[in-house]
Amino acid sequence: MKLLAIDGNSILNRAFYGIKLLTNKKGQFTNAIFGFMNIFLRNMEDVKPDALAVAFDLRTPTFRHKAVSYYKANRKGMPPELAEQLPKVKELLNLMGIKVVECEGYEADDVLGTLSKLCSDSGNECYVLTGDRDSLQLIDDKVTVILATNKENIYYTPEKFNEDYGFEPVKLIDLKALMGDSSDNIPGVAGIGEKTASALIKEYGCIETLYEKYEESSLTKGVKAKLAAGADSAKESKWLATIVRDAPIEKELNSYKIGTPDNGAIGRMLTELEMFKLLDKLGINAAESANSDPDVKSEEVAAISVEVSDLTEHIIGKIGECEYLFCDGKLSVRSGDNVYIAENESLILTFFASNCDKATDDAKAHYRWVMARGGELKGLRSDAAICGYLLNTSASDYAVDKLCAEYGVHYYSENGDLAKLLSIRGLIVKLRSEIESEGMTELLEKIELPLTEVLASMEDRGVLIDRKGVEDFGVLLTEMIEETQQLIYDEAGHEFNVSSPKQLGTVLFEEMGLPTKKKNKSGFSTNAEVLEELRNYAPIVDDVLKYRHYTKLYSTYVVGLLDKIAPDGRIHTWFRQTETRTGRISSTEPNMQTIPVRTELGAQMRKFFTAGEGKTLIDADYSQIELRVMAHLCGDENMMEAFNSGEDIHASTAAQVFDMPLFMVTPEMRSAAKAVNFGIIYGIGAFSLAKDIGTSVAKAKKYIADYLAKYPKVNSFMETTVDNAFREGYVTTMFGRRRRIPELSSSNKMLQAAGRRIAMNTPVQGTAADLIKIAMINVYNRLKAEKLDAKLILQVHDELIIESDIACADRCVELLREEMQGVYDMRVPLAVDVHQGKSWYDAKG
DNA sequence: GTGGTCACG
DNA sequence: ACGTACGTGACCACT
Repeated sequence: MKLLAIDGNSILNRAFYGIKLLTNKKGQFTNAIFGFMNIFLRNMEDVKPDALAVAFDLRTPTFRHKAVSYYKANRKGMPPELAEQLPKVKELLNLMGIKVVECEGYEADDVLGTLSKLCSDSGNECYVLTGDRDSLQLIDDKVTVILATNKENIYYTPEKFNEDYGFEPVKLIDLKALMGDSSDNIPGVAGIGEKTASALIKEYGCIETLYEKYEESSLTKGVKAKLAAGADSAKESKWLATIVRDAPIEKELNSYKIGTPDNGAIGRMLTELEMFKLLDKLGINAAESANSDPDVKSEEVAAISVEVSDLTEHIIGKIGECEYLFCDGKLSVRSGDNVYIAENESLILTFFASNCDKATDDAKAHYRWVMARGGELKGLRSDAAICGYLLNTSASDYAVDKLCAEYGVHYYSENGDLAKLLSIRGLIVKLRSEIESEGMTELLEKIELPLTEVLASMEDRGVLIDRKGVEDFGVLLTEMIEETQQLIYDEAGHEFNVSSPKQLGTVLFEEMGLPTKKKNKSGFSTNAEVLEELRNYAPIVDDVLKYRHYTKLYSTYVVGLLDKIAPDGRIHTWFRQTETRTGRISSTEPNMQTIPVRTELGAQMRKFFTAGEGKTLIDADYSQIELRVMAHLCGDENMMEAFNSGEDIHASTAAQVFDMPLFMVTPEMRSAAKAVNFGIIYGIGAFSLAKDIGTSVAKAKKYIADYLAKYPKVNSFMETTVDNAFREGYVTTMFGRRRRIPELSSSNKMLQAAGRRIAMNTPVQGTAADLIKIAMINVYNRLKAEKLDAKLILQVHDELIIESDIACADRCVELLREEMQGVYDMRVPLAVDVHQGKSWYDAKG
């Protein structure tokens, strides 16, 4: 028989500290459970045991085996985020038919010690899984310890142990008796560290022999004196370091065989914890187990019997409302309890163009499909993914089966291929009612759903690229890169991969001896901020910065963009509407929201984004929209006045903070004030502000204090927002968009501070996102209504770009300005800069 | 797959 | 004592 014995506490701890905090939407912490299960399942596969025991510490004040109050006394108690996960892991293991072993007065490693001895004595194989090196003392011919480190599992057999330590496993106890272990409060012998202890054990084997012979030995006087002074402590320490091997637990190995799992209950539990990957791994269907909840009545979970028939024009004419799915040219429609299918393109176009009310799960793709064929999609009333997003902006995706499981909606997996279609109605009813009760119906109907069509149209139109221009720019960059690379090799004295931060670090910090500034997980940082500080030390630094700049432009923008040019000569980015926590949209393949502009060389890229023949690009961007949103939201008179009088806001801030008339503000003061303004939007911190403007933390603190004194309502707005966020667990934008902030309930101060900044930033960034979305919809509708030969093609957070026929460009400029400025009646004006030109570079003004 | 780096608002 | 501003996506090296 093969037994796998697991140190539950040790593995759970590793999992907790190794994975960033995760929560489900109720705010329950889940990272340790998730990590534990992953480690557990991986080792189950590797070891394939016949029997299994997971041991946990159980210590009570009334019965103490060892001197518990002092043993491990200095270990900090479990943080609450971990403590709340402990019972859930035990429950989960029980449901899986796995024995959880706890023994009053004993720790998990004592249980492992007992179990492993049991195996060893009876000639059975034992694998001990733990993250704690202490347990290596248990190794023998029958007992292998699997040490789970952050990177890998190390299998410790007696041979492997001997290789690493140079003595037998059981002597690890003697090693500890000498060197001690501060984390376990084992004192050891004062003054004896790991090296000396290890040498002594290799020489003498155990402390008993050592203490018999050391006085006569050739050890130094100093060591002898230390040993003499620490003799009692060494004996005491040996006792403390010895893992118990006869704890009073179940001794019949057969009783540790794995029982029958309760898949329904496991499914429900993992669904509640939102661990869908784990469900997959265990081969449990999330939706099915939600259905198997005994509380749900049987008629509700019955399969629907549906007639599937071909869709016809006649049927389309009679549909009032329906749910549909459309994928790979196949359409399926559910109306009432009838299901229709169609693969004929013109019929599908007829369906999309019909006026019936439609609900689906990925409408943008469908808009794209009809637009590519010159058709129309009308009557869209709901999109499950978008509903899911509004209810929780932090999920990783919004697939129908997952949403069903999450919101307790029956997923008709009994109905095979039709499951998704049949389930979507109930899902949408549920999601919409949640949205209604959270006050987001208008956000859904007036903003998000109409926006889907706008984004589809923007993707569909795309932006024209001057391919030749990009290619030539690439050739130029290649030459510059080669030249710079050669300079770097010359200065380093040899060739290496400049793109490897590791190799670069070796060259700069070890070979050339430049001072290090900042550390990261893998060594010393070589990022731009660090290199900037090292510029004066050696010319290589400047060349590396240039190299980075050129290669970034080349690989991400030249190669990356050329790769994405469609046969029509245009780039059709994907705008993602359910991606960001704040309500912004994002852009991928390629990301059109990060096209270079800040350096002159980089900005050249924008010359290759052009208007077609007889057309022009019109670019309009909001100036300081987030600060204006802040002024509106908090209603601070001073801040509103600055905007209402049309002042340069950063200069005006400087005048306030430095307490002087506007005309005396220097460029340096304006620039510092600008940094403070950004800081305010991001959720200010003195340290980062100081770093940003290159001043002392004390001065930064004073800037912030002066700022908040001059704009008192900014201060009170921030405080109220954070207070509310603590109370409610979420923040909202002006248009009711929500973002949950589980970080606020963390006991980790860093995380909680991050939560506060999120709470301060999200209403501002999110409201700005809401505003530009509304403007986009209005612009789109007006371009259509006024039949202008012009289309929105890009959005970059506070900037919209239209490709317009030259003939109507002036009207478009006016229209854009009107719709963006007038998007919503605010307490301060929204300023918009508009320019036009043949390329994006020219249209930026 | 993760981490480092850097492009943008 | 520790790490440090909000929100993204792409590419490279390395495991």
